[in-house]
Amino acid sequence: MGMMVRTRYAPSPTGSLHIGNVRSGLFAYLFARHHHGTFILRIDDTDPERSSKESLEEILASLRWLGLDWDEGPPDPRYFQSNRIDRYREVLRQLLREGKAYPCYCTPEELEAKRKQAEREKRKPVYDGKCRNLPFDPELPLPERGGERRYAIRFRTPQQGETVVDDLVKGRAVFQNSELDDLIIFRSDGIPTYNFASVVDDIDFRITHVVRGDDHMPNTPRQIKIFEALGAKPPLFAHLPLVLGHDGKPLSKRHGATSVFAYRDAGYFPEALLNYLARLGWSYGDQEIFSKQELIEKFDFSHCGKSPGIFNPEKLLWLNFHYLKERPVAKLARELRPFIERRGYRVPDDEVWLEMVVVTLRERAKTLVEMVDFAHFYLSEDIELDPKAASKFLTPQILEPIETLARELETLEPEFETTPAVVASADAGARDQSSEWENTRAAALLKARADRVREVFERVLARFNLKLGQLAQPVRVALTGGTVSPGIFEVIAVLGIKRSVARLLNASTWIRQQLQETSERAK
RNA sequence: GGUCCCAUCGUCUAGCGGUUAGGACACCGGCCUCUCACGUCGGUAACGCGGGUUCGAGUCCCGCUGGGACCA
Repeated sequence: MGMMVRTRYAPSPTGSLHIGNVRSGLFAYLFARHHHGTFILRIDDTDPERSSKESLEEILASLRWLGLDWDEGPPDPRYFQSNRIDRYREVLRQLLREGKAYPCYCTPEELEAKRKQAEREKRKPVYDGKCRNLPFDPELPLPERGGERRYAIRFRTPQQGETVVDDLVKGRAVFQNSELDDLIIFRSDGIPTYNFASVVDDIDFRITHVVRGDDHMPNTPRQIKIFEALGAKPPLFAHLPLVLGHDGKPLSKRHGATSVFAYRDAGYFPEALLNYLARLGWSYGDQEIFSKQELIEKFDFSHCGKSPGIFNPEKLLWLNFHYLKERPVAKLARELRPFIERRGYRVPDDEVWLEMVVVTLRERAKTLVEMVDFAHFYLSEDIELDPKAASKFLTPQILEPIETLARELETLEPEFETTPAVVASADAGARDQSSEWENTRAAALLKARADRVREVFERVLARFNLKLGQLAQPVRVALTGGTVSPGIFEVIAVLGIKRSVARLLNASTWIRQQLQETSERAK
């Protein structure tokens, strides 16, 4: 039996949940799950000015959407740092009494000036320890929020010896304690600093592994000293390299969509985002595709890369496409509905019909948003003929074949309008394997109808001695307005006879108008 | 400036002393084909530089260069 693993993720509710940031949470989650440990969500909301309820809600919703379920955390109030201020003050008092912390009366302005001067003189811009050896009353009032105490509390970092961090990702780093200056652990406005609150929490919640971005690395030895000062054994650390944007700078709003919600709203699947984030900075041989379960089984820190990774939207898109293609059709159709609605289309109530739409589009769209865009000619009657496509393909020569096709298609109408036998039989046959059945019922109906359309096409083709391509493209333009679409038989099968015929006749009218105009111009 | 971290195709990476340096995304080309896709087959493309150690270095050591983080 190994030790009980307890990891935590501690986002600040000061904005959206950022994908670079959530990756640390993901790794903490995977590590905990891998070891059958506990994953804790803690809200780092010590700064009331910057924290917001909306942001908290978005973060929680993002984590739920991603499926990063936590074992301990909100809504339990104990996991909000803002509710633990008394506890921090208590620990702070203890440190003051033991002489391990002291008040510092330097103002931020003074410190800033000193820092600048040190820089000018090419000295280390560290705290000079001015207040370190001043006498003080350990029972002095602590700085308070809204209060006017003009001092902060610093931690007295031991100056002798060295501190070793054996990082699970980065390996061993040795710090000379003489290089460490005294951290502020409690600000003059009564707010405990990250370095302090986080250590107290990690002790109280018995965190065994601290998993976080490597931007926290330089403060780690100082934090270890605080653990030691509090008589606690420091946890193990795993510092993950940062996620950068295409320009090699840390990912930020400047790089476009960076929040989890932005990807959700752009029609990405949580599986894809999770898979992508995991593979960015972690690997398992040549494998690219991982389910959440697989990630949990295979994750470890020894296969985490040490260097920062650049976020690559194309690869995420590819992964999303992968998950889109393998998604059960009925599920896709359900998930597509809100996106249809958001685009302002009437949401179709015929489930099977929407599934047929999805069947024809799912190898042509990489996200749900793209799918809706592509589905315009299915969802709307407002088809605009692309001028270039129309003048190229809707020619006088094709007028008669198109009108003939329209008439011939009408003969199919009776069977297109009835509830197809093929659905009924698929229905009866495989009801139990619902996902299997859901995957095939729309596809079966689509294929049956497309086959009937093909027969009609072949008759028309033979009559006019045309090749399929010569008729398919004009028909495509007539039905969709453009030159790009799913197979033309499928398009008709999905549109149905009435809508298809109407659009064919529209096209023929358009051709006749063109003819008329040219002859008028000739006069 | 100081401290710490990092360095294999454009990008994500495999590699843990002996490999034609592998895979994936992207890109380019062939095939498939009613268009577009999908699929499939193939192609371009990398060990930052310099020293060591070693019979042998992408792999170990040192330096340099270049990135990054923190101090801010």
